[in-house]
Amino acid sequence: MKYKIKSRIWIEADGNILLGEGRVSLLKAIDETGSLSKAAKSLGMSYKKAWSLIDAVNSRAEKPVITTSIGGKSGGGTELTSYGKSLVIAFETINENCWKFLDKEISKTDL
Amino acid sequence: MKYKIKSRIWIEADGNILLGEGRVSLLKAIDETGSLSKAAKSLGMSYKKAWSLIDAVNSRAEKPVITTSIGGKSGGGTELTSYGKSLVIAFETINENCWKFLDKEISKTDL
DNA sequence: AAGCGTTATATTTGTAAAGGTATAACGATT
DNA sequence: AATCGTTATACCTTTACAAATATAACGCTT
Repeated sequence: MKYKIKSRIWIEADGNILLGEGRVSLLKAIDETGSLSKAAKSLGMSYKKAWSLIDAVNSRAEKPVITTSIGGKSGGGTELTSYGKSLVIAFETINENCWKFLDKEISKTDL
Repeated sequence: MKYKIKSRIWIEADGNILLGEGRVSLLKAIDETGSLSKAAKSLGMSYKKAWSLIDAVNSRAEKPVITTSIGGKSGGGTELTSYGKSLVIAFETINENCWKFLDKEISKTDL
């Protein structure tokens, strides 16, 4: 088999993208670092881009995905809500299942 | 369920994209019209873009996907080979199966 | 040999997306 | 009240991609 099959999935809410691979990895980085700026840095992404991605996610999700605080001892921070965590887990498991499914599908063909 | 799950699949050969949705619909239009320029026009796509897409497909596929002729009574033309047809069919059936699979997957969650 | 519609390709132009920079606000700590 | 690291947002620049334009070659047909 010379050919490989690839895929990208995403979740939409009212026609707008809610979650894709990039946003999920950003949410995961937020969960690990407790900060949007640190998360962005860890992914080599500008803070601005990270912020606009998170803004889109938060404005379209049914429930808050993150909580933010400004000021304070550490300057502030961003944390993933438990709802956000469940979104991340659902996305990643479906994504992995999709890959397996597609590999099976293409192995059925005679390409 | 407020959320919808979407996907795009594509087939790669040695890390390069061989076939995606856009290329498949172009191949189908070629099969219907017998001409690359007519196919491009029917899809509202510039000839140049259509040609470069087809060029990429043809240079990466294991076997020729189209045959072209220049000059002649109708000016020339482009036709889909039977191998090209089998590629199109394989892609479309896998794509539809993928959509169904994903709908099932997301309905399992409690998002 | 002139004309036609097509394939094939280079060059330029225009536009939308991404990126960089700057700045304000915030609140605990010192 | 000055400092610090963070969130939040505006503005400008750059860059990558799409689109438009131009041109050549080809081979039936007339």
